[in-house]
Amino acid sequence: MQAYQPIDEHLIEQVSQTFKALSDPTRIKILHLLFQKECSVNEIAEHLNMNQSTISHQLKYLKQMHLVKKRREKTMYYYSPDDEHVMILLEQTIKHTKHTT
Amino acid sequence: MQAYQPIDEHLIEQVSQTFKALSDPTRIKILHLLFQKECSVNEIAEHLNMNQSTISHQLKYLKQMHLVKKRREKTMYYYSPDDEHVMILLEQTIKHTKHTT
DNA sequence: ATAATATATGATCATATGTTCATATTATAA
DNA sequence: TTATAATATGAACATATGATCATATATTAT
Repeated sequence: MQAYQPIDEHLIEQVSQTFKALSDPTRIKILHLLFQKECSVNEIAEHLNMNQSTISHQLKYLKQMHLVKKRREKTMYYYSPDDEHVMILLEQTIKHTKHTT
Repeated sequence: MQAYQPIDEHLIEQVSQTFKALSDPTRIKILHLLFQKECSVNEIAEHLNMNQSTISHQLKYLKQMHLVKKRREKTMYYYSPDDEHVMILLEQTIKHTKHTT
């Protein structure tokens, strides 16, 4: 008889949410871009060649997850990463995947 | 004018698939359990108090992603982790989340 | 051979997710 | 104050996802 670590449902839920945030190609592209350079919404949309609306929706999602933050400058909002651990997780995985396949 | 790293669609797709595998509570529980101990399908189902069918489906998913492997013993299949990097990613994030919130 | 046990699989269904369109909001510039 | 620019938002839609049910498959024991 072995004692397993009991499952903390709330913890598992949080962990899954973190990974879910990183499970979409658009969000990965956004985060990876912001990792390189703070960007406005339009800059992101142009760089990724995607709808401004799509980017806004995903930024809202990332903001609610506290993965990005924004600052205003004139009429623009500049977004940047706001969770170091998650960014490390992402960049680490990109690097590892690149050197594996 | 800054030169950004060009986006490798295929790479991003692979990375997102890895995170997607880790974005579901049931799969996290399965992997976390297998991290502690090699288990048969029924052992997993009983431990997690879930349907055998549900577990089988998720194990198939994880197997196709090369995140778990199985070995036969009599009528049973024993599953265990098969991707060290992904397991490190998971355990690291569980640990970090635990100590953060 | 047959029954029992363990696992796999296909279909179905409800819900979640991501994108787009149209439009609202907000701040600056003229 | 009005026009413009940048961003946010809500509704709608198509697709993806995860669980369940019923049943198939495969191996062992009798």
